[in-house]
Amino acid sequence: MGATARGGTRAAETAARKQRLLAAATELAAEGGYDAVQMRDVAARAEVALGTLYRHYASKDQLLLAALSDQATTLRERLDQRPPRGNAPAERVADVLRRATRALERQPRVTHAMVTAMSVSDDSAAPVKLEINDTLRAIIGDAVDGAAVPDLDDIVRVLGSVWFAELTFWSGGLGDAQAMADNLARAAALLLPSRA
Amino acid sequence: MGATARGGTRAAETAARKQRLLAAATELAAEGGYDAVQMRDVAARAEVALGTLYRHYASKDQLLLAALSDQATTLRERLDQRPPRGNAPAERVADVLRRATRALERQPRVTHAMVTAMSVSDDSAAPVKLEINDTLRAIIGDAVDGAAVPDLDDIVRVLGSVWFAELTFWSGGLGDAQAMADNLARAAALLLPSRA
DNA sequence: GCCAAACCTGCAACACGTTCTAGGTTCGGG
DNA sequence: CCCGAACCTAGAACGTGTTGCAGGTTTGGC
Repeated sequence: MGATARGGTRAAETAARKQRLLAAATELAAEGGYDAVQMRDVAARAEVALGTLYRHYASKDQLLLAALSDQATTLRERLDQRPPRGNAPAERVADVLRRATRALERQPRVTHAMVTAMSVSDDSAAPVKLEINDTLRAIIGDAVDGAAVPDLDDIVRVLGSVWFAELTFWSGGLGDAQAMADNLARAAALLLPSRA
Repeated sequence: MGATARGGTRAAETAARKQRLLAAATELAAEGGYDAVQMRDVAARAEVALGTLYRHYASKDQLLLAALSDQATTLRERLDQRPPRGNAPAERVADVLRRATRALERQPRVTHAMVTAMSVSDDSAAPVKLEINDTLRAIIGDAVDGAAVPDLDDIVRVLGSVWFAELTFWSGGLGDAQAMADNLARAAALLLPSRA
């Protein structure tokens, strides 16, 4: 019996197991990035059999994407609570991207693991990826808020692409966090009005 | 002895072997995408020992990136020969991106394999990746040509990011080629003057 | 109560990237 | 002519993601 999984009902135990699996994956990622997240280790740390891990998450990448999806939602909630600074849309978006990026920099190995999982091309992971994408775009959308800009959707989409590309480059070892932040800010300035 | 490698000098044979390795990788990619490029098969098809493959290319991803680098250079040369249509910079860039994208769509599995390799986070692959990036940006830069636009570098960088992100999404199964082309065209329209 | 379905465990087995070993051949410099 | 360096081959071996198997336990419907 899992010593930790003492929720009353069976269903609650199952949910707790999934939580522990996500936590274990995140911990291992924090310690050594993508490669350190080894399925046998995740299962062991969560005190769960390997087969059970695979019953809940179809692959290593889907496990990491589930963790990322959680984190993205949390990030969005936290950002929503403290509205972005700045009057002009460009400033607000730059502020949000800066804060989000700082949060990611704080855990570079975790970010590395999750960005890697995000870049993997696995068709069966498409739904989770779409969900993550929506969350990230929503974060940007919240910052722009009702700015009176035509083509708003296109702009948000472009900013999302730039964010994704910069994260990929950064976690792939091309360029440092500073460059990433600068490029993001410049992209926002380019696309959005700088004056309220 | 390799039946195919009949260049006179030893050095020429070695170069021929590298060529065959790249060709074999590309062929296998064309047949089944990233997963079908298996190192044992690449070596066998190029009539080369597995160890030799690894002597020349440090990993599967670096092999694919070398092939991609070749292709990108070829693509740039071909695009340079037929200058883009359109008077306004936005039109010309959209035209170039459309043509480049069509070339990639024609070999979706190859593109899939190479985009996957490009997204892999392997620090030792950074140099090749940078080179590829430069080539892609140069392709865009050629199309903009001397357009009188401030922030030209930033714009080209953003367009490169959007291109990369769209390719990643497409080859990851999120969205079709049409959506990719549309998004690219809209990004170009957003960032560049639409009138000469 | 009883059964099928759902879920768990522990463990063996497989596939493919990567590394290593033990030799062979070719080339350029003394 | 001979040596060491560079390069090649065939093949074994290892690590890690993934799958499969042979049981056990829990749950929900009858």
